[in-house]
Amino acid sequence: MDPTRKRRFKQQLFDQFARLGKALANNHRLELIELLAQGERSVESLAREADLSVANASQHLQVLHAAGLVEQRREGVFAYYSLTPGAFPLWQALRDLARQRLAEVERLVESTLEREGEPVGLEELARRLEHGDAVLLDVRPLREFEAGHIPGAIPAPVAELEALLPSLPRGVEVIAYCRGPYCTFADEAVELLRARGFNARRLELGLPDWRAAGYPVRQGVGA
Amino acid sequence: MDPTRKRRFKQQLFDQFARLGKALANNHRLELIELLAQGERSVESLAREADLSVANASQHLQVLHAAGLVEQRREGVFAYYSLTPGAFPLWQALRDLARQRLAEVERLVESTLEREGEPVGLEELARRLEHGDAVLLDVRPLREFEAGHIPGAIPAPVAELEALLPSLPRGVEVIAYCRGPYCTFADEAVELLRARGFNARRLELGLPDWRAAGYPVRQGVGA
DNA sequence: TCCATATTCAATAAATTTATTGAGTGCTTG
DNA sequence: CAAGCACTCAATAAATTTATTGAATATGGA
Repeated sequence: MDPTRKRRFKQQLFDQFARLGKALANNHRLELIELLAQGERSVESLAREADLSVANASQHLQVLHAAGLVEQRREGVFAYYSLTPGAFPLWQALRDLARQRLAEVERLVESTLEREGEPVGLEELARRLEHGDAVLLDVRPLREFEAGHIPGAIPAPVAELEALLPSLPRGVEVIAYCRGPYCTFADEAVELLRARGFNARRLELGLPDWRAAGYPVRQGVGA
Repeated sequence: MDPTRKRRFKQQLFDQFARLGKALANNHRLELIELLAQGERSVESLAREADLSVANASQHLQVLHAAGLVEQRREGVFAYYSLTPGAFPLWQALRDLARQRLAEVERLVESTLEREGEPVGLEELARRLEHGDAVLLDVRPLREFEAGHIPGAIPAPVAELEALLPSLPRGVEVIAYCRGPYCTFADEAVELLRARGFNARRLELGLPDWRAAGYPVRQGVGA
């Protein structure tokens, strides 16, 4: 094969790969991906949670769209964005390699969050659910619970968790999960639960990880 | 948790993730990763193959190093770089998602390479090797064969393949593999082999993919 | 029809990334 | 110890990315 032609091919090919890489090269876009991994959301809602102006969020979403990482659905005046199939595993790989290779990640987590004890792994949770010897709380905002949750989980947004405590059984361990390994909802929930005398731990990972591992996910309202 | 504190945590956390993302945001760096996936190499050698100046290659390697994707070993006057554990799966995920979501990738491959027939998958290759009903050629440069190859493969750099043809058996299918799904060495080998009357196909993926799938890899010289 | 709202677009300035250039460092060899 | 080599460093200009701003578009309801 003609070397010039071969070089041009590689150049163009890796330009394409870099298109995708460039989409991952910004903290705000990665945060949007993490939010979208929980289910589709409107621009304004994403902007508010990621602390961006609406115009800026819209631009970042367009970059993600051009890279094939998100898709858009329009409903009336709203634009709902969601992750494309396959986008989550890439984000997961990046997130996990960052934890493994960049010591600063671990340092940040340890210095900011006061996590105590070992978290529950996906496999262990699956076993516990089968045995029925644990109560599972989904402590994400209700909208995300409705978009997809672990079967058997109780919707319990952290803000409303307090009101829910009296209805929880005291004999078994309470397990709380949220968006992912760096989401603090579950940590806050565990802190509150322990303060009230519950035996509580957080799930190590989040709902998207549960789904990606091949475990079942249920949609809709109610526990 | 104090919302300001929480936001700062997320900001810093996603800044770290973006550190890694930014390292993937450049075509030349991705090409360096692909080359390093075949085994360690010196700066000068990488620069030559990726068509970069030595200084520029060195800078890109430092960016990859800062992101934890590569590590360095010094030997005399040479600096040998290699991928860190876990770096390849991330590159693999990005590469595969790009193929899946960016139509331009497929278009480029089809318009540039004249691939005919279906390639051999990893599983099929493993089966064929067990049965012994195929000849396997590693058509990468010898240095890469020595750094790691599929057990039973014959070293056969494309440039020297012609001289090797007479010694190949004619009854069985010949399978050629190289660096990865977009590496053209195997395509060139298959083209030559078919022109000479051999029954030949390429492996769909490359050696790093074989290794990452958990199959054994052998180091050193000789078949 | 008019208005409010959600989103996108376009223009701009600031910040960051990139390739190039030439000098600097350190090791090995004659 | 001088020279050659592999690599890194530092400075620079060009290119790209980013956030902000205000205007434009489009939809649904008053």
